[in-house]
Amino acid sequence: MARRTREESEKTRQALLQMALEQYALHGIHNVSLKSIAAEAGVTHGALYWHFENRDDLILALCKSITLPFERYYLEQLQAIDQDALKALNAFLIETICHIASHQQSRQAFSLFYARRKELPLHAGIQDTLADEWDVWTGYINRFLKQARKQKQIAKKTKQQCIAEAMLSQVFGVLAVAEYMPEPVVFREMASTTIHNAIRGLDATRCN
Amino acid sequence: MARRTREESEKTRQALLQMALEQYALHGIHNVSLKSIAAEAGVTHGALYWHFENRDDLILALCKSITLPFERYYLEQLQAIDQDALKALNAFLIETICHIASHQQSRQAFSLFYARRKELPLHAGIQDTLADEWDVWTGYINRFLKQARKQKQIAKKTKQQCIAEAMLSQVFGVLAVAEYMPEPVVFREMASTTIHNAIRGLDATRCN
Amino acid sequence: MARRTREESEKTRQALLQMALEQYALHGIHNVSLKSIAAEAGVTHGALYWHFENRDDLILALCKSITLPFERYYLEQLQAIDQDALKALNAFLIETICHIASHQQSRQAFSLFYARRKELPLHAGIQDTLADEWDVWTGYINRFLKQARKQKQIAKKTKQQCIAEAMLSQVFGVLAVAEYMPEPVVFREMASTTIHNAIRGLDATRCN
Amino acid sequence: MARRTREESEKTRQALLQMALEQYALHGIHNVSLKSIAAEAGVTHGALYWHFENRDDLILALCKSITLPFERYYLEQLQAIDQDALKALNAFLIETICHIASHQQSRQAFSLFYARRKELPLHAGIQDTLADEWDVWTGYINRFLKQARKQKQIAKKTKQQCIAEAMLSQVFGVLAVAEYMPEPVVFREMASTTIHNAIRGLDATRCN
DNA sequence: AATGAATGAGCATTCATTCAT
DNA sequence: GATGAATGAATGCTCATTCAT
Repeated sequence: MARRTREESEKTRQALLQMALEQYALHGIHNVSLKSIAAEAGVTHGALYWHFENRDDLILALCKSITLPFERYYLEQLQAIDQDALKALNAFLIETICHIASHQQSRQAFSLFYARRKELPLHAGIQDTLADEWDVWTGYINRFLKQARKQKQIAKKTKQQCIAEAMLSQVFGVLAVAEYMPEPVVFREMASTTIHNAIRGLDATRCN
Repeated sequence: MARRTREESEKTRQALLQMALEQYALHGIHNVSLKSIAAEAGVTHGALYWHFENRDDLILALCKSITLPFERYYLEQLQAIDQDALKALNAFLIETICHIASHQQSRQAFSLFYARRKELPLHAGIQDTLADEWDVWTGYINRFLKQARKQKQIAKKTKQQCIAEAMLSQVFGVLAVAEYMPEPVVFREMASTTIHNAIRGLDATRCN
Repeated sequence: MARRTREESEKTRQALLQMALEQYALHGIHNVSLKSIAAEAGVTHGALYWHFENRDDLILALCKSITLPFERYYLEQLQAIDQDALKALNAFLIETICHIASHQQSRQAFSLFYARRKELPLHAGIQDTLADEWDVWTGYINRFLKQARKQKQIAKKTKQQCIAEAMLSQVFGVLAVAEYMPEPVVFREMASTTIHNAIRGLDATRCN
Repeated sequence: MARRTREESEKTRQALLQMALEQYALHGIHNVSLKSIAAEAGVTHGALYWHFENRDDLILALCKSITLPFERYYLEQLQAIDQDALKALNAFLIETICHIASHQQSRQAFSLFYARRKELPLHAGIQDTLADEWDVWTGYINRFLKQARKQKQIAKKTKQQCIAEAMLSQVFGVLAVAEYMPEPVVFREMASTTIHNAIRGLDATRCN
């Protein structure tokens, strides 16, 4: 049809990304056709191929266009780190989890890129992008742990990287469980319990 | 040509299940055709339909034929429970995790039924079977927690079911992370660290 | 299993034929598998191949084992033919129609071999058998018409064979319509009306 | 390669419908694959799925795209109805039959939708469409019968609807028989004989 | 920028048939 | 006489991708 303006074109692109995220997160990549994504976005099947080279390219674009709010809460807790590093870490993780759980787009992103991670194409760009994010996030946690060690909240011999990965895997574990129980009130409690407990576990390394 | 005796038939069935598990765990259900499963098992495509009604039925059979070794290590730690419930729980979880991580079939089962859980068909039988197992396993953990409460290792007000689910989700979280790092030596350490830490966290509830 | 007696074997054969007729008449040949026929007959799929060479052979056997009751009512009306040939023809046709419509097996035979005739395999034996029966039945009608001509009930110039075929096609037309209206009471009336009317039409050829 | 313009696309669609009708009428729905229909129409298998959702949808489209010429001859005889209703009815039916029998497309339509009616899918849309046509056609016949009653050609007590259905079933009966004898010359005579006879039968009700 | 048409490879499933036991 | 296992060809259907307009 008529040649659209640059803004309209960008709107179409965004709509496609939005619908892809929604549908993929809900039904899984293999149960959603590009045709249906385009249809939901109000354009035809072929239009999708103007914006993206192919399906992998769409997913890669999706993957790059979305950020889970780790950075935001990391920055928020940076100033608190000097008083009590473990407390700050605790707050950082819980706030991040609760944000993800209560915002639709983050939830969908988690669903697609983490709960359904194995469904993703083996496309190098996608896998690398995800791996990079993982590194950034464990980096944040490591920053807290380092300070905690300085503050003698945790034992010296603690293997930081290992702990950091374990903490992060717990974050995703809690979110995964959350997908099966929709009531968000109860959820915050559960997240708190889990993370608190893990932090308490760290804190207790002192004594041992 | 037709397999003649009952044993040969059973062998075919087992081979089909085995290959299905292997391929599905590795590439995902949607990237493996029944034809290729049958071919790997050394029979034609149609033979599969003698043994299973359809793909869902194959997956259901798979799901029922496989057990992660929770029960085994639960029974093993039952006698230790009276001395130190938390220590027994610790051993129970770590042993189970390490067993799963180091035995191919269990690893594959975990991969398919937990890491790839969202890819599974929405078939009621399959989902119910998995839900039942989850209940049994949290049941085991609850048994340890109850005893720990009696032994005053953990606070009275502790929400047991909630903790049990959190523990279990950590088990799967650790295994999920393990899938991305194949060296089993490092792995045992990481599993220990994570679970130890969680248990220590529980233990520390006393003081609060 | 154990070698059965000749009677038992014959029973199996009859059961297979019976079930094939039932299922085929109800759902059509292409919507019923040999496996399901065997299952309904209480034997396995393979047993069918002991009694019949293949599917066409089963259908041929079916076709030969079944007779619509034309001959019976033909013989019944033979003595009445000399008094009033058209009246006898009338009775012959109506009785036959009503018999078929009210006896399950005949109904099924009609359904399969006439209403679904085009679904039958192009197997020569089957088509010939059906063609032979058609000839016999028009032969019966012709016998009545010949006598009617002698009795001057119908015009001399009447093309007998042509009329005979038309009468027979009406018989099947009425039965076909009957398949869409299950109440047998109303049906007899409709059959009477149609056939009566046709006979009256013949009778009226005198006047023209 | 893709057909470009709207007209070319419409041509493809028509070709598909045409081939489907031809093949289905000749060999039956269950003996013709969508692949072969597409091949005969000069496109690939998948193109068919652009134009029709699935096989049932194709058959529905076929069913709706085709009209047996009842209406045409009904309108043609409407003016003659006031002189002699039964004569007009006679002409209406014979002309319609002969038209169907001598035009390939109508013959095929009859073959598929009436002689092979039981093979059709149980799809509601298809069955309803056919039922509606049946009602329209008996409606036409009823119109003639009503006038015939007024003109005292047939007895008052005559059950019109019942007669109308019987007449129509005779039309289809004659056409069915015609399928087994391809020479069209002989056929017109047979059709005339049958319908004439039926009309004469009606006419004779006066006397009774 | 986007549409509409078509391709072609792949998949789950069905089923008549075969045959060793 | 009958069973149980397996074959293999065919079928309807889905879908990512291509491309002329």
